[in-house]
Amino acid sequence: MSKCEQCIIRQLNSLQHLSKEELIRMSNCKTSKTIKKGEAIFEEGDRLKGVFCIREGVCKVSKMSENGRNHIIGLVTKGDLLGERSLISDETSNLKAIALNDMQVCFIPKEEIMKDLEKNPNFSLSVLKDMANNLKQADNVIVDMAQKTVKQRLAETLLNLQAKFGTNKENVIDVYLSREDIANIIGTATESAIRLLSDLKKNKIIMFKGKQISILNSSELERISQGF
Amino acid sequence: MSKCEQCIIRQLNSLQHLSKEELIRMSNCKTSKTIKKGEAIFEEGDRLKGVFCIREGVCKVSKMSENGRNHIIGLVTKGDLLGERSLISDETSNLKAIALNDMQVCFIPKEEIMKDLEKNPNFSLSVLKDMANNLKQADNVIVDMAQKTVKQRLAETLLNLQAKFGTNKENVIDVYLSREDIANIIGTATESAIRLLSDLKKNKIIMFKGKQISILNSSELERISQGF
DNA sequence: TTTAAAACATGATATTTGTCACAATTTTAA
DNA sequence: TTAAAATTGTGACAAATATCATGTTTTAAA
Repeated sequence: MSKCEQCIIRQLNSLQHLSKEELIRMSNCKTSKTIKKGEAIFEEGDRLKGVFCIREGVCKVSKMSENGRNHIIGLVTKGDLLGERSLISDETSNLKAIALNDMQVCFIPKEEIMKDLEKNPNFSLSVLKDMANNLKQADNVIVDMAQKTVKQRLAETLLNLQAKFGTNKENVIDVYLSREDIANIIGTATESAIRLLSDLKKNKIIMFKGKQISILNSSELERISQGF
Repeated sequence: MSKCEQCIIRQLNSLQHLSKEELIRMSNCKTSKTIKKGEAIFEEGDRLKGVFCIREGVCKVSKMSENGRNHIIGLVTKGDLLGERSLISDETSNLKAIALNDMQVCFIPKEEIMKDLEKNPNFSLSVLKDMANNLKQADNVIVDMAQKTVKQRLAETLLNLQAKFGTNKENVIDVYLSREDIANIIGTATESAIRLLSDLKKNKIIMFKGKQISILNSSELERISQGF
């Protein structure tokens, strides 16, 4: 099993602020897991016993609405931590995490993380900063959901996906989502998402073949997301 | 000027975890401010030099959308802290705070708070828990905004207002908001909010005279918010 | 490879919501 | 106190979006 103190993934998140000794201790109590495409890392209502550090793959983090539809709150990928919040607030998870492709994750037990949070102010301040940023981000999403049209949100989501996941050499956005998943990110009916994607294609603003989506005209997409 | 170590407001937020010495130090560097109805505590883009502890009054915390409309993210009232997030992430504020009535707030300089965050793990863990809760709450709002109809959101907002502010002896919800503010909380046009409020009144689910709103049938309101 | 299931797509239609116009009422300030 | 401004309220209509029905294509499993 690989060692935390040598792991490069750690450089991508708050764990980079841990000392060498703390990392060695962590390495000794962590476990590695493989999660297959479609499987859950955890479900709504689960009591998490630790946090997950994503080494490989992507998962969708979602929540059931009172209307019985699923809403995707975020996509979590290499280098991200998953589950800190339920751990810190000491409640069962309000979210569900499903792998979009095969994943490699490390599991770090709760006690280990909590010990570090209490003993290492650099670490806890980093987690705090992270949460402050997430909260700011969440505010933006709330305003977008409340004020933007479905078309605007779709345009913005496509830009966000490209910014987060980048593109391959054929200019295809490096994450494959079903139309339903896209609809569940922007909060609309699958049919509406499909229709609007087709519109964008017809107007040569994007191109797609199945789940492979490319942005052809990002400045126009930007304009659309701002309501023009 | 009153002393932090004797202040009962502090018991309502994370400041309760500070030691007596920390509170005395804080008391010596804090300043008290009066903010009149309609005035801003801070604006979007301001660089905050500290946090505000609300002693009296209510303010709305809002953000401009790209569409040019204002969206109210939250209402902040007695006992709440305001501004910790911008402080922690060390960025200019993404939010604006406007007093809904005359307010009394204490201002605690940034250096003081940051010192306590680094030195007192109990305090920083409490702030962390607070943020984790806010983030969970934000997730719920995102899903509501994305999936619920305007009518559902209005019903839920009325219930939330009553839960947060309570009622006076005449059963009137103890916060006065304009129709426009209500519309800006649920993310709809003012006219739509007015129409739906009138509907609820016609069906004897609520009652109102101007800004004084009473809930007559909260179980029905609950049903509506859940989509029936 | 064949077949069933899932995902994608599109049309028709109903519902929700926004926009504009304007009137009535309330609040604010001179 | 009175005039101006802001807020509240309502109707008519347009635009956005959801829903339902149905067909096609793609994917996965036997």
